[in-house]
Amino acid sequence: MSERYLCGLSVKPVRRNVVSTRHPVITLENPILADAEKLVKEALAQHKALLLVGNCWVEYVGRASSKLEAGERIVIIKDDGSLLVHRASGYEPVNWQPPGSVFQTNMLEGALEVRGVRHQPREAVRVYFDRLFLVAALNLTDAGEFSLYASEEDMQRAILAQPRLVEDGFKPISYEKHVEPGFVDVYGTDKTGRFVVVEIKRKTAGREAVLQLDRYVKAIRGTVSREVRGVLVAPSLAKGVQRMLTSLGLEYKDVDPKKCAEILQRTKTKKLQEYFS
Amino acid sequence: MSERYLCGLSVKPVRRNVVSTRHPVITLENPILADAEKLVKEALAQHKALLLVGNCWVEYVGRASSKLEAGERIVIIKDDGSLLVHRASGYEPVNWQPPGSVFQTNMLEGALEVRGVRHQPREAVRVYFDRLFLVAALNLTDAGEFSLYASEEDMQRAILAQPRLVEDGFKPISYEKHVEPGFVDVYGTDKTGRFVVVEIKRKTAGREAVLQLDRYVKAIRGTVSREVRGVLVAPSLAKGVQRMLTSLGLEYKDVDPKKCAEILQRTKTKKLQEYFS
DNA sequence: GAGTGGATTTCGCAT
DNA sequence: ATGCGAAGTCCACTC
Repeated sequence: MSERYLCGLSVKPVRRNVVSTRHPVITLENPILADAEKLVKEALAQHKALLLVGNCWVEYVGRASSKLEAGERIVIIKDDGSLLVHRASGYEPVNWQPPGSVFQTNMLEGALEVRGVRHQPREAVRVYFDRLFLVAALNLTDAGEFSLYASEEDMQRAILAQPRLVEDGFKPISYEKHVEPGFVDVYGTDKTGRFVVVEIKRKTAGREAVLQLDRYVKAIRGTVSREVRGVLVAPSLAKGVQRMLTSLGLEYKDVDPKKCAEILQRTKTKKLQEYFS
Repeated sequence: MSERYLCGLSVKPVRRNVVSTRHPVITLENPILADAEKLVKEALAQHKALLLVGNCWVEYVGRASSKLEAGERIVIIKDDGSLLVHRASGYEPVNWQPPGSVFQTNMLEGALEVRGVRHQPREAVRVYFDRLFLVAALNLTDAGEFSLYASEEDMQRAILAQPRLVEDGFKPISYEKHVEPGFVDVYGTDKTGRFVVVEIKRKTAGREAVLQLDRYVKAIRGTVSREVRGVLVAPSLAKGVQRMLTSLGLEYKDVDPKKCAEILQRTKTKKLQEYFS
């Protein structure tokens, strides 16, 4: 560790945009609380992200209330005003504050308090550190695009691009059709002119998916004179769901979300609305 | 702490948490990739937690697939085999791997690859770093207990699930009943058929809770011919509030939010409206 | 091990 | 703002 960062204040401005010389990270190792607070205050003022590793306890009051006894954890405060308290184990943060929170620090007797507050709903989290192992102020540049494939929307788009995924002769009329209980994923007609309600699930479809489909079919039957079929599209069915479908007069079509993602790569990908413009 | 005996041997307890001498964090600032890999490998082998800050890109294949273009991010690998990739903004990780994943590293041409794999379901994430600003191996001690206290809505649900929390024979009619000054938390009848207005407070009830309840009771008395009682439900009363209640002809029932939380855990939790469908 | 429902869910999109 | 549904949801609990 280099000494010049110890106070976190006397840092020479760094030449930017030169990758090899950028130093977007200012760190303090095992700082005394007062030094830590300086760097934290500075980072908060500059809307930098912050990384704090140390012994802390946490109180939260808002939608619920919680108390976390002392322990060594990782705390992240991001530049959008979100806060995460992570323990050494577990995917989820044990405490957090959503984006848009406002933070301030306080030096107490033997502890550094970091408080985050947001309104709508009103909620506040207080983190108290009595020992810090690592404090880092981060100036992160991140314009990288994130793309996700094989989501439910991909399946929906694939079905619009290639309707025979549902069945031969299927012709989509609309997507996200609004009916009383909610929105029909895909709505169309079969080769004999009957209406078809398609409910899509990207993973094993359970009882709930069937009930949803059933509600849509029944709702539409009440508004049209033609026959209405219901087709559940999913990669697999939970146990007992096939029987449920049969007894309700509904159908199932096996469709793999990954295959849908491939179809979208081959056929030029469109936005949903472009299929009906 | 007393001495403990293991296999007939006397084992002196080790003094832990001697704050001034513990150094649970090993950090590298702006390391070359090879040095970073060494520390990462070491930390993974020892099941320490890891903190990596640097420029990276990410690929995920599993339940879905995703690609994240290059950018500067925070990566956490925890001792239970979970991984988080956090951008500078946002509550959620942009990429992650659930607990139980197995990690390994690879030095590629100009990049350090960290790969995490888990089975059931099979999924893998690959993070490639070409520049690291900070690497920290963490040996965190965290035995702190986390407790979540019930929200007011939890108490409301608990009362609907178990009306005798208010009193024997209490029968809820509605919740959030709209009356002139606002919404009655729970509204019902007692065993003799009188109406009961219940006002819930999650913590010590003060003057304003009583005034609120009083307004509701008076408002409803003006609209019904039956007798109307008012019951304040809370874990405790502020000073002088009992006298205030008495003088207004209102009642108090002590209810512990924690007990409500337990009830909701035992009886299957429902949404509020499901108690009246 | 799968199914079910809740979450301080978060997030995005529509009204 | 509000409301609804998806999510690589995660998580705990039940069967």
